[in-house]
Parts: sequence; structure tokens; C-alpha cells
Amino acid sequence: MDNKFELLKEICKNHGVKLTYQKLEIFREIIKAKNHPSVEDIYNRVKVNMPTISIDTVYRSLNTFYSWGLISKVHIFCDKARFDSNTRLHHHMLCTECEKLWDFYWPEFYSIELPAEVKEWGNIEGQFVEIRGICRECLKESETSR
Amino acid sequence: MDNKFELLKEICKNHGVKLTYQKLEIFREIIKAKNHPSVEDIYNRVKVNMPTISIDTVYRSLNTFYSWGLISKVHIFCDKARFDSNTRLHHHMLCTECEKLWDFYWPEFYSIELPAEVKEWGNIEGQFVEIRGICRECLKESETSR
DNA sequence: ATCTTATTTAAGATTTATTCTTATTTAAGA
DNA sequence: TCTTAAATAAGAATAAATCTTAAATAAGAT
Repeated sequence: MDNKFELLKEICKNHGVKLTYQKLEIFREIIKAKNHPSVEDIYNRVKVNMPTISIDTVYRSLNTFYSWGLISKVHIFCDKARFDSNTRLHHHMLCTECEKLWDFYWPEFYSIELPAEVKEWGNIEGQFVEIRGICRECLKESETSR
Repeated sequence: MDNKFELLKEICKNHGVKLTYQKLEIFREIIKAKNHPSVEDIYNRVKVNMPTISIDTVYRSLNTFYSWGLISKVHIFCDKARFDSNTRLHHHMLCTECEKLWDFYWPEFYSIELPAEVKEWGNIEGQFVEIRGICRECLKESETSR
């Protein structure tokens, strides 16, 4: 129906990988998610309709999608990986208080010249910005609790 | 003798923390290191002269130094934390092949204006650039092995 | 210089994210 | 429907980091 699922079917076929019901459900949840879910988050969401699913399958499927460039993967707090169905080139804002993560776009960033030592360093495959701080939500909270 | 050690002694005192021999040796290794060592790296280096040291002490001491802003901490590949005695504001270049990490400086980066959504997001505490790619060393190697 | 005490340490147990192993199940082509 | 290679579930294994506890020790007090 939805062309995202047709695309998944096509990509699986091209990679000689079986499109199982579990992969489909995991894919459904990751494209629905808006908040950079962890493997465990996705596992819990899929489990609602598929109580027998194993967390290992979620790990395997998400990493497969990632290796195909269908989703992206971030390691913000080292503790656990978090995935994102946004594959447009983007940067991250990260609240050190609530540990929430936001995507943002900044085309102008790519127009300033990199330092010479970077250009001579090797083959650059990506350049990303990470903003750290306290989000407004958390600032508001610490204000009211004062 | 060296004023770095005098500084450590002073900072420990100010924080009401005992300056033990293990802390001193761990500090000695981290300021000597040039390659963003992991906890295990430091542990192995300290162990040479101090075979009874426990890895837990290395974890505790490095995290203490980090909490005081004496060293910095990066989680590049999620697998393990890596420390750095360079506390000047800097960015990272990261080779996805050999997983080595370089620091670089880019003052001009701070002069371009951030997108509105970022400025309105909350209190910004830091903004960092991460460059990913293949370093020249690795490029050379893949050339010769072809 | 010795005593006292709260901290720190070593060692091993524990926790947590992730991956591996293996027998069973299943998608997809024949 | 049959066949078979790949995928799955379940639980074991691995590895980074933290916790627990008894013993050791730094640093101030005597």
C-alpha cells in the first residue's frame, strides 16, 4: 500500500534478504517514531502486537536497515545506540538534562571553508555539528522548582 | 615539581579529595598520552609500575578528573569511552577505518550564525564539529594492497 | 611522630547493552 | 506443494562500566 513498504520489499529483494513479518513491524515502528528510539524502545513497541518477538531480532533488523542507509544511528551517551528514520543530512541538538535529541538543518554550515589540516587529513565522508545544552523544557522545569 | 602536579594537588584539596599515589600515576599517564586512550589503555600503562592497581580505580579517577574539567571524554564508537587531556575547545576528526581520533581547532566556525531554531532551543553549552572519513594513512594502505 | 577517621582502594560480583549459538521456523523460488 | 537457505526465538556469552565490602591509607588532629 504505502510506498515506503514497497520500497522496503524491493530493497530486501535486491539484497537477497527475506522480508519477514518481524522486519516489517520493526520498520513500521521506526518510521513512525519521532524521538530517536533505542533498540529497547522499538522492541517494546513491536511487542505489543507481536509478543513473541526477540530483542535480538530487533537488533539484527535495525542494524540491517542501517547498513542499507535506510535509517541512521547515533551513539550519544555511549550507553545505548539510538536510531532515526531521518536520513536527510542533519545535525543534532542534545539536552544533557533530559537526554532528548533533536535534528536540525544548517545548509550554511557547509559553505565555510574547513581548516587546512582537515582538508589534508584524508577523505572526508561527513561533517556534523553537535549542540549540547539544556532545552527550554528543562530550563522551565528548574525555574518552577526553585 | 612540575606545576601540573601541583595543580592536581591543589584541586584535590579544594574538593576535599585525597591525592593518592594511584590518582597521581593515572594523572601522569593521561597527560602524557597523545592518542585519546581508553580506560583500559590507561590501566595497562599504569599497571607497568603499579601491578596491583584495579581497573575500577582507573574508572573512578578518570571520571573524577573529568567531572572537575581536568580532562575531556569522548564516546566515539559507543563501545568504550576515551579520554583526552586536551581541554582547549576543539573538534574531532575520526577515521572510520583505523578508529584513530585527531583534535583540530576551527575558530571561524564559531563566527557563523546558528539557525534560529537552535538559538531558540534552550541554553547552549557547547557546539562541536565531528569530521568522519578515512585518514591518509589508511588511504595509502588500501592503495598499496590493491 | 603517632593517632584517628572518613575516603579510597582492590577484588570480585553485578548490571546492562549487545552479540553469539543452536535448534526450529519460515520466505520465496523451484 | 516441496525444498532449502536464511531468519528467528531463547537463552548463553561477552564486554564495558558500576557496585559492594572489607582492608588500606591520606590528611588533619593530637
